[in-house]
Amino acid sequence: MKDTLDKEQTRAALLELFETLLSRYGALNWWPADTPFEVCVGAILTQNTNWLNVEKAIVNLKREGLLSAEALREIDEGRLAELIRPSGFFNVKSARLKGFVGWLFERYGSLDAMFQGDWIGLREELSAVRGIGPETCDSILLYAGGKPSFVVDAYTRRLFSRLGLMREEDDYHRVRALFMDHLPAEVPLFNEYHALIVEQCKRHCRKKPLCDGCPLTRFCTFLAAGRP
DNA sequence: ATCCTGTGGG
DNA sequence: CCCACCGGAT
Repeated sequence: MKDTLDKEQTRAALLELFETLLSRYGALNWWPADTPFEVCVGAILTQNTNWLNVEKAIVNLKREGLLSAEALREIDEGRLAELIRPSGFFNVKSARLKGFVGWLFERYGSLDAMFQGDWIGLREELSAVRGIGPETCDSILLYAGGKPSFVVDAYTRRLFSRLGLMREEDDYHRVRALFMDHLPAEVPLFNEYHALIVEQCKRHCRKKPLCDGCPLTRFCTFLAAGRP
């Protein structure tokens, strides 16, 4: 039995996994935010951080009327850090938010302007901004800008390595390419797929797996490999 | 490989 | 108490 899939088999596998997750969890309609700018802020605040903690920080920012690029540009970095304290890493994240809005104004003037035109080029630019790594960048492109850029995170690696479709140590570009090269570049598909991966990993595919009731057991090599 | 950091769950 | 959390920079 061959242990590698060809392109068509990989495409079919990825789509079958998507359909299975979708039928289990339903459409999740990400990102949970009121505006594209709020998505950008959330994407930075959620770096290596539980989303519940991010929500607290977002509530603080909303209460202070700070969920706009203009307001964030004006606020003192130290005060911003205090407001986003619940999201953890507040000093670095405050600097990153200030850096992002500063760059945004200099380079484009507004989010709308930023999302006009070629998003491939924008991806390069965004990635070069301090504190915007590959995942944050793709989250902004997909969930704030509606661009078909697949988002990869630690959950994606954990799930798909356990499914035998990649190695956990594969770098970001390689993992992203698995999806970008085998799936149609459709925003609703990319949007739901990443959200469903997150949901699946919160519910079942944890570090310490909760395989009870997992919708993917029939695809999973993790149990079969006998390595919990 | 280590630092950045609060919060909730087991 | 300990760990994990929708990472990124050095």
